[in-house]
Amino acid sequence: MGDEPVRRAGRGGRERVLAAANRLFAAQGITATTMEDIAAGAPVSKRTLYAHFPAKEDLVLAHLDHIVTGGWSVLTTLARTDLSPRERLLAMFTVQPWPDGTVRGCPFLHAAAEYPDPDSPVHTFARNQKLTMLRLVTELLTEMGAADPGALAEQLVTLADGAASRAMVLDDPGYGRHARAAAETLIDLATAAQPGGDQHDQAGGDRQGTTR
Amino acid sequence: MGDEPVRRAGRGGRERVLAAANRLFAAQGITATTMEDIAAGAPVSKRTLYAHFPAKEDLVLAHLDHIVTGGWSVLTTLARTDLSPRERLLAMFTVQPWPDGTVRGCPFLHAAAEYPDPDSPVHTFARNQKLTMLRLVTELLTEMGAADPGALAEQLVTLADGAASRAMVLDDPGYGRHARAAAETLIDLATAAQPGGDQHDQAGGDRQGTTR
DNA sequence: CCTTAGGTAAACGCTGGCGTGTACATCGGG
DNA sequence: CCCGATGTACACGCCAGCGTTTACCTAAGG
Repeated sequence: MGDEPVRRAGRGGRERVLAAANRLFAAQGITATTMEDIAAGAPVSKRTLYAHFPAKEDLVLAHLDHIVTGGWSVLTTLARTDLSPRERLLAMFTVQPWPDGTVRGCPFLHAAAEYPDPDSPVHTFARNQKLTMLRLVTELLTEMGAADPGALAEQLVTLADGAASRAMVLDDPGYGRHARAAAETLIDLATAAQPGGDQHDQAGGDRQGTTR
Repeated sequence: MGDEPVRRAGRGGRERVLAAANRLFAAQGITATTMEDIAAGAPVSKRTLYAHFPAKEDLVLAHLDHIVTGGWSVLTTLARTDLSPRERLLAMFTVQPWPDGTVRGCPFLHAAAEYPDPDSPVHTFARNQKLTMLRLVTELLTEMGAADPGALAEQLVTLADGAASRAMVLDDPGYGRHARAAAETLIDLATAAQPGGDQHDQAGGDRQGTTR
C-alpha cells in the first residue's frame, strides 16, 4: 500500500475525508451516505475526494482499513501490554458511544450487512477482520492457559459482536455489561478459577502452560 | 375503518410483494434494494406495489411485521409447545441458511443498522422486537427455575444475536454451534444441573486443564 | 349485461447521486 | 520568482430511483 497518491501529503484532505466517512457511515449507514455528504462533511471538494478515492467502494475499504490501522478497532485494545490478558479480553465488552450519545454497532458487521455478497471486497475485508480478531483472542486465551482456547474464543467474540449489535439496536451504551458477565463466567470456568474468588488477577506474569 | 386496502383480498399481490421483499432485502440489503427490484421480483406492477405500500418505508415496516406474524421469526420457535423450554432456548442458535446457501443475519439487526436513527420507525420496530424476544426468553428461564433469569436472558439473546451476525459475516451456516455451547454452559450453571443428569455434554470434558 | 375492485403495462416528471471537466487558488521548493 | 503538486468552486452529463399518471385488462357478482 505504499503507492498511495500522497507524495506531498497535502493539507490533510485524505485524513479529513476518512474522519468524515467514519462519522457519517456510522450516523447514516454506508449506502445511505452519499459522496456529496462526505465531501461536505470533510470538508473537501468533490474533486479532491475523487482524486483520493476513485469510487465509493474504494472509500469504504479505506475507511475499514483506517479503523484497523488507526486506533479505532478493538484489535488495538487486545494488543495493549499495560493490561493483563484477562482485562484485555474484557475490554472487548466496553461499548463506546459517540459524542452525540447514540450507539453504533460494529462497523465491520455493518459493512458486511450492507454488502451481502460474501465475495464482495467489502464483505471479505470484514470477514478477515473478524478472523484476525478471533485469532488474537485465541492466542490470548492460550497464553492464559484456558481449556480449549479455540472454542472459548469463538464464544467470547460471539458475545462481543452480539453486545455491539444489541447496544446499537437498543441504543444502550451500557449494554456490554451483560456480555461481560457471561464472558467472565466462561473464562473463569475455562481457567478453573474459583467462582467465589473475586478476581484472580495475575497480571502480566503468567507463563506456565504455554510453550513460551 | 378500512385502514388496510385489502377489502377484497385480491389475487395475492400483497403477499407476493412481501415474499419478494423478504428475499431481496436479505440478498441485497434494504437501501440497496429498489422498488423496481421488488416489483420485478414479486412479480407485480409498480402501480399495485404502491397501492399496497405508499412509500418504501411502509414496505420495510410491513416486511418486518410479516416476519413476526408469519412464522419466520425465532419468536415462533420460542412458543412451540412440543419442545422443552431448554430445547426451545437452544433452537435460537440454529442458523438457517437461504436456499442459495448463503447466510443472512438477523433481519431486525439489519434493519436497525440501515436506519440508524434510534427514533426512526424502523429502528424502533426492530428494538421492540428485540425486547419482546428478551421477555419471552426471560419467562422461559423463570419457568425453568433459573437463577437470575433476567441477566441470563440478556446473555443468551446476546449470544444468539452475535451468532447470527457472525454466521452472516463469516458465511458459515453452522456457526451457531459455538454460541449454543456457551448457552448450554450458562444454562446448566444457572439451573444447577447435575453433570450427567441430562445429555449435558459440553465440548472439552477435561476441565482440570490449567496448572493452577 | 354492466359494475367494480384489483391488477397490468409503459411512460413520465422529478430529484438526487455518481463521477468528470474546467478554471482558478495556494503553497513550498529550486 | 516561477513551477508543479495539491486543493477549491462550480457546473455538467448521465443515469437510476421514487412515486405518479394514463389507459387498458380481467374476473366475480348482481
